[in-house]
Amino acid sequence: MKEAKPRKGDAAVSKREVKKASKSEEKDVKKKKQLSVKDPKATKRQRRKERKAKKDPNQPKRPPTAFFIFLEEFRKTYKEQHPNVKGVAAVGKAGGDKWKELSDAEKAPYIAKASQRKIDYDKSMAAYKQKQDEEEGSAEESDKSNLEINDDEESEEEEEDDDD
DNA sequence: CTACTGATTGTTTCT
DNA sequence: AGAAACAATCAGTAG
Repeated sequence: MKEAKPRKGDAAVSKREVKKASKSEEKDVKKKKQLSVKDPKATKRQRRKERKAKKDPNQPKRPPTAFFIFLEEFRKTYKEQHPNVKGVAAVGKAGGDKWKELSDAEKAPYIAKASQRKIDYDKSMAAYKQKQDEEEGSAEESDKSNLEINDDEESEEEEEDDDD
């Protein structure tokens, strides 16, 4: 699908514009505690493409949650037991099911790691934000146009695009 | 070739 | 306060 490759001539990358049709999907959410947005089969979560269009390569991605950390390990084990499995969904389901079985004590180490990961993320975010402030401040200092702030920091790889 | 899709739950962030 | 978005993964799929 990808309507346009955000590689060289990407302007806004409006590939699939997140469909916000989920607003009225969960009408009876109150009943299901965690089943709030789990039904968007029609919309799914096809909105991640925007992040590629993100012009900030330094923006730290979200730290993996306890579940994800557990999944990382679980995936490895799962693949060993099911080397034939090729879909991510299988592991996802299996992992989710197993996760529910874990007790708080067992999840504790994962949560602890997640917390640590979040701290790191916090630092990265702080640095990232700080950098933005610097750019903003510097740009503002100039009495020229305030727009043109982004120019990148270290080296914005100019993806020349492979012309095969 | 390149980006999206599926499936899981938890954190994040906006409103 | 709650809902939508997004985090990794891997092979398949579509354009």
